[in-house]
Amino acid sequence: MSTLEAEYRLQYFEEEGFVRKECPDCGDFFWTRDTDRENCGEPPCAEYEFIGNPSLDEERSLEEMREAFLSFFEEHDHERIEPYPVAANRWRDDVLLTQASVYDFQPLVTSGATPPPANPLTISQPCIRMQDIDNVGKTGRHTMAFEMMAHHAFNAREELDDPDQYAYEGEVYWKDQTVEYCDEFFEAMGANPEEITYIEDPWVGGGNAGPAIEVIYRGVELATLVFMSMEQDPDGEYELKDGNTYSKMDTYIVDTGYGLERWTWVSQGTPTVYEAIYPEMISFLKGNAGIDHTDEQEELVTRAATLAGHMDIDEAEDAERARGTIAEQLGVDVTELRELLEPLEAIYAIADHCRTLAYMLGDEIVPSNVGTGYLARMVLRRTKRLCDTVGVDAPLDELVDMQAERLDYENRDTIRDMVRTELEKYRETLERGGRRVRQLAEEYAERDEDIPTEELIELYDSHGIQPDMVADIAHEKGTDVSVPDDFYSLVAGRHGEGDVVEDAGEGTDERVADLPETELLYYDDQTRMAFEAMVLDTFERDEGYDVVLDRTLFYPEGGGQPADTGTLSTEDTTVDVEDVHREGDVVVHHTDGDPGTGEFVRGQIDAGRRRQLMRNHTATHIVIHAARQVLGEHIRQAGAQKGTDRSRIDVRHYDRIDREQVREIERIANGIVTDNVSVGSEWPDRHDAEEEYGFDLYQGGIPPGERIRLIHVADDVQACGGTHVARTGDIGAIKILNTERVQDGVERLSFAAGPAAIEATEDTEDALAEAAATLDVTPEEVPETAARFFTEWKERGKRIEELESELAEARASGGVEGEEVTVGEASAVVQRIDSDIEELRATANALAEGGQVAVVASGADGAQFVVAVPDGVAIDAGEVVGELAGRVGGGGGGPADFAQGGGPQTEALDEALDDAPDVLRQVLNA
RNA sequence: GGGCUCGUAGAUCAGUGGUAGAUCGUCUCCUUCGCAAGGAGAAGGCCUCGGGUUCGAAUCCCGACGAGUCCA
Repeated sequence: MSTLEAEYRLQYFEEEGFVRKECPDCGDFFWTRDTDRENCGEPPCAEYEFIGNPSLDEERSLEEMREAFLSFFEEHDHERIEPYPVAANRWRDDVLLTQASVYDFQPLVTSGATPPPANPLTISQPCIRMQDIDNVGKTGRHTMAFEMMAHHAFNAREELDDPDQYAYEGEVYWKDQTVEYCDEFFEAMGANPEEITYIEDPWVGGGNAGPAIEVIYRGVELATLVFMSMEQDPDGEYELKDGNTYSKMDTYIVDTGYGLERWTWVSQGTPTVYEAIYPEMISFLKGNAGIDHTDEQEELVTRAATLAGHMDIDEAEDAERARGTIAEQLGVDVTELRELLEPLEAIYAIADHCRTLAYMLGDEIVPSNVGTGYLARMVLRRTKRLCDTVGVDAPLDELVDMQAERLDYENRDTIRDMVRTELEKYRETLERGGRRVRQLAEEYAERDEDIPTEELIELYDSHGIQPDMVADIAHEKGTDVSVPDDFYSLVAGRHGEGDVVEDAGEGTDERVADLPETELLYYDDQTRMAFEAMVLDTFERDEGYDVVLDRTLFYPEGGGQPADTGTLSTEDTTVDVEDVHREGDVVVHHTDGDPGTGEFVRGQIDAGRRRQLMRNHTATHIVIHAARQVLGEHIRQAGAQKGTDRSRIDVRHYDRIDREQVREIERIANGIVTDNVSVGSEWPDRHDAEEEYGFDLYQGGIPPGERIRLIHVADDVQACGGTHVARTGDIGAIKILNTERVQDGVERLSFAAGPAAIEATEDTEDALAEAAATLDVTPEEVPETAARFFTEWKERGKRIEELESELAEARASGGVEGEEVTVGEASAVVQRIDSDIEELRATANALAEGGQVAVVASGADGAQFVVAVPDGVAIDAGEVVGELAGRVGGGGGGPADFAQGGGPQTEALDEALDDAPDVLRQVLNA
């Protein structure tokens, strides 16, 4: 088993006179030019030395530092690449946010399936690390939003049997050159090379691994150089720190990371990183919150921050713990220090969170309750709370806009709109929550109890109410609540263990994988519906057969477009093609019979179905394009399913789509149809396409490969592998059938295209015509008439009620038709009225008000009884009903003064009523 | 993608199987020069929808639709 030690013995280190040392404190090995150096230089083994001591040749702003880095690497033969979105789930489904520059190139470039946009390249990639959210502002050094500056090189081994299997070939540069670049950049920035240490720190992550080097300067890690070159392999020869074994890969990648914020900070030597990177915003926020320190306080803050800078503070708790020590060293009271610092910490966090939001919303993440949208919502609400606590009253949309402006986003109006919409939602949640908590608090206060933890968890988990808000309201109402320390883990406990669902994975048939790539004919001429091919192989399956041809016109399921169906015919037999899918580069046709390996077949596609799918597919592009114009530039596809009679697309949007907007989308979409423009396709180089059209190309996921297929419909361009009509007029018509909110922030548009659109309209018209016929009015008059009928129907209901009570009173006061009996002191009426339950109740009530016990019954709808007992008569109505209802095969009950019941045996009703007086007497005596 | 909560009068919400309620708002009347306030009264409900269980469902069960919230 090898270790990685040899991997670090670089020729560059030797030539430059570096020595390898072991840090006596942490045991790490590191390389340095300074032979006298003892420790590795990284906290906790060493302290920050740059605070109050700008450590590069000039102080640089964030923008200047970024430019310095990128242009340095440009001068050293790297191509500068535009940053990718922070929403990494645009191109990969295993993560939500971009957390490092290498995320941009995973998994397609790192695996070698797709060439990098340039090689080597340099980039400054905006990243968001939510896991640091609690530390922001408090530690003086953490930010949630940051830019990772990097240079990358993608290499493939030269001695491979088949070098073409990877999208890049040969070695660009590797470890020596990487360290040399790093060294040179430090020097170019004016750092003293003697003070740099290179710590050996092997990297492991996400199934890959490799040697890596942390680069430390004056106590702070300014760069990490990762040499990704291994993959997890049970038989691998390297055992790494995660306990797994790894072996070398065919590709090996230089993955570096230089923290823009840290470099800026070190160049300025400010007490905290925030003051170096957001100076304007921080002074604005201070002013807005009315924080106005005396010179004395100002100095105290600076000295405290400087002391904190010298400590190993990696978590918010460390900062809290360090506070006591710092207060002691400054000779001030710890409470006083806290009161001075906490508002500042909030302000630092607000500045950082606003930048995070600018990145997120600027990259068109729509706040919602799922995915990245939820993360955006969380950050926004947290920022709002911070503003409220510290007394910042500037509108949040303006604060976010300040950062968006600085970051040069073009969609600033949409960003502000999203912030405002989201704040309004939050306000409503708080209002709703406040009411709920107040009520709850009053209940507990009345009972003189504290609000239990269980309620607290329920309030947070189901209603989004923070425990401290509950505590505040509880105090107002005179009760108490204690928030347990492990509150959030209790909440997590409620959600159970996150079951990781293992993908069953059909386990690709190796025999299929070994077959040659299928030639795809469906792109050449999309109107062709028949072809000839040779059967390369057939496989018998549980149901039917899988057939592989040398070439095919059948479209395999993909990109939301269902597979074609049709037939394969030889001279002897014809089999039905039921399903078609891709396995790698091979297209597999699932059939109901075996055409015979080696046979020539004639393939025929179900042309009607295919044409309808093509109409729907092109229509999908048009509808998204139209929705974008109506709802805004942030609209993008969150999923799509094309069908033959109807299709649907899910789009990200922060509001419901109203009727007016639907009509407008439909109008624009059909405008494109009637313009009858041609639908173009091309296969450009992917990086050229990305440069020209941006990531908005990838509405339906990112395809692999050096070239991608673009579909142009009017002004709309999308990367798409589906089949399309030749001209938009071929679609015929587009009809939006309905919209629904499938999740918060995701709207689903269902629509029909071509003949199906006409049919859908016809169906609606039929329904309307039918309703019109029933009402005997013209279709135009239906709404008005329906409204009138509804009102009249309600009025009649009320009139009937009135009449029923009048009738009941008349019955009670006037000639009693039923049998009148005496039960003890009281008189009772037993009466059969065949009418509905409402009337029975009214009659019984009226009789009881007249001082009589009422037993009324109906046989109109099964056998039903109502028994009413006036005040002061000791008969339990519920018991009477129970007894009587039993005699008709049912049951009943109710309060002592008014009960009802019944049963199915109508024929036994009269007999039961005959027994009623006896039953009353029995119950009275009981 | 998963968990939880909710849907009753214009608004906010009670109502845990037995006659649909409260508060605010609205309207009418009284009081007032007028307004605010006060007093008396009234109107206002397909209890989201569709199934099921039951003699009986706002209430229990299933489904749909709508909303909220927490997590990955």
